[in-house]
Amino acid sequence: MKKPRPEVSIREVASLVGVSTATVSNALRGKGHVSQATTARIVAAVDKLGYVPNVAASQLRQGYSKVFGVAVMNIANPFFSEIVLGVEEVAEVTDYSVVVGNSYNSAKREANYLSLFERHRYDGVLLAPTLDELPNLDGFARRGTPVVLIDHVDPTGGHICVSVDDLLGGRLAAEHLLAGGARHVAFVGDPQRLPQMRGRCQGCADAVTGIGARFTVIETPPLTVRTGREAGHHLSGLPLVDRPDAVLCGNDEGALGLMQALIADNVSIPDEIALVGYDDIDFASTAIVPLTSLRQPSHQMGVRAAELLLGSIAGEAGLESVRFQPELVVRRSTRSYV
Amino acid sequence: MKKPRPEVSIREVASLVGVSTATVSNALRGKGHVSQATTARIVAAVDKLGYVPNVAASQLRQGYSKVFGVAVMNIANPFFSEIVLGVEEVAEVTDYSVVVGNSYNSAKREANYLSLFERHRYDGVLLAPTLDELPNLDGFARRGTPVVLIDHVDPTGGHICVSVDDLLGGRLAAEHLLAGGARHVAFVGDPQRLPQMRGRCQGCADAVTGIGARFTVIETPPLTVRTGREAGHHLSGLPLVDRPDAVLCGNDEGALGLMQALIADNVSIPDEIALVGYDDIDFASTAIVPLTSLRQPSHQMGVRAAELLLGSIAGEAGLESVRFQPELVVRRSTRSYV
DNA sequence: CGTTTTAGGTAAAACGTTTTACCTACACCA
DNA sequence: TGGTGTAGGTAAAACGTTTTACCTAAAACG
Repeated sequence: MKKPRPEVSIREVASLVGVSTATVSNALRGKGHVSQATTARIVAAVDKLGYVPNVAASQLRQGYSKVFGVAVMNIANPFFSEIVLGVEEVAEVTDYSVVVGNSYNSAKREANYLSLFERHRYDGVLLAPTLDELPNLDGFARRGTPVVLIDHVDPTGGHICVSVDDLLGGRLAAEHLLAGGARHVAFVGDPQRLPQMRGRCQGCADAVTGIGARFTVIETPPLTVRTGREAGHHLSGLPLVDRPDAVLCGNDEGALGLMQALIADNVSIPDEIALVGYDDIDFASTAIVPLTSLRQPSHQMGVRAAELLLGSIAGEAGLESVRFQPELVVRRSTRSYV
Repeated sequence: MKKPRPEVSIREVASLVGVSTATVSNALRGKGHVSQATTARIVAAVDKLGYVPNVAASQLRQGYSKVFGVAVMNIANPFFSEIVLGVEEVAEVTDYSVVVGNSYNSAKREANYLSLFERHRYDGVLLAPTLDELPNLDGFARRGTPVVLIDHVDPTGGHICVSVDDLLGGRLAAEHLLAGGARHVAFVGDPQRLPQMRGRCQGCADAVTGIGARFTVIETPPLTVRTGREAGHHLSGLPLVDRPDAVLCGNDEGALGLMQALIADNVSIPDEIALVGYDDIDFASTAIVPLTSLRQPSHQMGVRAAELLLGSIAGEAGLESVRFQPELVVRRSTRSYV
């Protein structure tokens, strides 16, 4: 497999203009001393020949790529896509490029992307880990490539992290529900596998049991519209004495599915069961019963993560992990509670 | 800005094992003649040193990158994320890597990503163009880099395309509505800017006017939950004589917003206004009134596009554009029409 | 037995950039 | 006048791979 066509390289430009390749390189990047006249002739030649610099070569020589990689577990999730948008925003003004890898909840895909980033020697890596354990980041550490973790806390403190306080989120939801009179709160989600869910569940549990109310967990791995719906049918089928009067769902998709099932089964929201979702996706406000939810500052998280990464690339010291706070957005699904 | 640490290169591996770099290269890629014993010692050394090949260097030498780039307008849209998933599936088995660029509906961002792909000399490009006109693909053409367009038809036939028949989609929806007794059909969306919307609108218009029924277009640039909602309020405020009895929305988000507004305004769906969406996203089936929608074979489109691209990279001739057909999924929002 | 193949390996060139170390000519300054 | 910058430029080395063109020894072949 040979190269199909010879590249139009900096050499062609140089010889067309009648200067050395060094001069072309300098002119195009505004370094060194190149006269206005020569520069003009060079850009003309570049245009004419359609020369596009080969980053493989320049990266090889320079030792850095001006690219950073972002690996997230599910870009279709608005939480992550909003983060990526924030990242790209700061990348743009610092003229870095962003390459995003989407692991679709698969640890293997995640590993593939990290390996891609490593082989390509990107200058920095943003990672929202799929599962609890961190993937192997040794290669980056050894090579001194900065890594910032998103939506994850590193217990060892070895990495800079940008996260949201899930405990607080769970607590806010629980306190809101309890204030409205709830006596039996259920958490629906996947706390076994996902650390974020675990935090939300724990925060909720603490607040609920702290006040002496009843707390139940309904495991739905993974939490989707479908499994949320199943959980809803399960709830409505429960004998009244065992049926929770309030539910916190680990994400909005699950909450919407659950809502649909409850309504189909003639369980009124919020009167019989009050419902809180998580993430405040667009559809939360457009649901049958507009959904109370916890909003995470995803855009801001992306911005901050990128800034930390850039700082780290620039060799700044003393960069600290940051933890954001979720915000409760009250809507009709708990409105009678206000 | 120097390289912070010296790379552990193939040379270190070679000298640790006591062979030449050529032998290491051959061993790691299974080419040439390398004895079992030496190979074993080489992989041991690779492990020990944590050697990771530098693709910038290998790409420079080999002239190809084993990567292709995908630029889509909005990866948060399930239609596109499903396409990308299909692409990654075929990439994986052919051991190509996929880099996706998300233009977030911005032509400028799209151009940035295409430029990134070009500078990085990726082996192929999949592009779902943001707007009607194609961005500048000259660089790829000149360099002989294959390009396959997704969800777009190239009138000049100069590019291979993988698209869906939007005219048919519009027609299917219209025929379904007319068969149910609709006499005045409105299309809600953004046909001015988006070619896909234009096709859906046109197909709908043809079928509706063809039968002598009334047809209206309501422009909502862009079509989102919010603008759909506004369109809904607009409709319900119309004097009955001017109010459509059936609506085709250019996407499901808009349809769901519109649905919410109609219900808030006490317009019954489907009795007073029947509603059809487009894309069949997850939320279509979980809506207040489950939404009739048109499903596009997005996953399959991604697979096919990737296969065509690989074929093109391999130099196969006679590759043909392919056009898929949408499928009408009937639910309650038009159920009385069945 | 002599000849060819093959297994196993090497040194050095090549890929397209950027950078270093150097040059020349001219302006400026004392 | 001589010295010092400096503007404008160059040739060649360097980055880390892969590939080409070789080499030697042993095996296979007639």
